[in-house]
Amino acid sequence: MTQPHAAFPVKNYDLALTLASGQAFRWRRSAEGWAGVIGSRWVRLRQEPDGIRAETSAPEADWQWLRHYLQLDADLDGILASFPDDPPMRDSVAACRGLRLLRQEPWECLASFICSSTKQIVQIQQIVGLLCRRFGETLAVPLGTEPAWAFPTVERLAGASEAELRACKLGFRAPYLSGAARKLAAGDIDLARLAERPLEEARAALVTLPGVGVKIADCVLLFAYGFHEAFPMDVWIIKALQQLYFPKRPPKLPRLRRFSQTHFGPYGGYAQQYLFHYMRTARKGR
DNA sequence: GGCCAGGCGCGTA
DNA sequence: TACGCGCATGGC
Repeated sequence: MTQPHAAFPVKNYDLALTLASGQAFRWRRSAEGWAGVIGSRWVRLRQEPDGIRAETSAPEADWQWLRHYLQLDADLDGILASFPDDPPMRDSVAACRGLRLLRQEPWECLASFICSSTKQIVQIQQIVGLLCRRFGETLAVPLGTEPAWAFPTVERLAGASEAELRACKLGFRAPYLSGAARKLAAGDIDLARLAERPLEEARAALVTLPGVGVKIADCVLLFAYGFHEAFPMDVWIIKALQQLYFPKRPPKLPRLRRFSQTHFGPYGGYAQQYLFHYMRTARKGR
């Protein structure tokens, strides 16, 4: 039956951990659950003992879009079993039970991470929120809930001036986001077709965009396209690898890259998210 | 007040 | 290929 709510039985899925782990930036916690936007839909999610309950602003006949976003059919046990069996990885998995990777829309993910460089996660959330409020389409929400906006389209941001973007606190990232949106609007890259290409080709295409280096490209490859071997190397993961795997003589970046590519296996990106979150929370930057 | 934040682009060696 | 630096802005 078509309803504006549904229940999804799922085990070992920590919604709060997943939505607040710095892979997506539009989820807000409230007493009623987690409110956010997926595509052009307002959604509220709530953790329940046997799974996840979802609420939308209008009846839904087919919930596949949400199952896909949350990756409810992912084989987490199999993924965890593929991780290397070493103390840092075991500690990370133990500290982040139920952490999952989402499958985001590529443009929103790309634009969000262009905004992310040398920003803390709370500030990225603020910037993305301002962009949506200023340039996004207003969405229908249930009575009594906060207003919500879709993520701005490529065309809308391509048409925005640098000053308008700076007003959303982008700082020096404003010309990057503007330039990337304009190249995409001009058809330089077809984001919808990158998933069909090998990882290296997709990455090479992404880094031709202004403000997109290997790290941001890898975030998009991992969080939006599901290239699970992509391993974003940010300041936290560098710190994690140096302290957890090479405490006596921390290697520099080139060697850490080679290590990360060979050590963590086919789901290295998944392992990276566990190490990232473990480093940021359980260890509190030690 | 100084340090740092899910980096990138560019100049230099 | 591998550094070092400047770049806005705000949390702690």
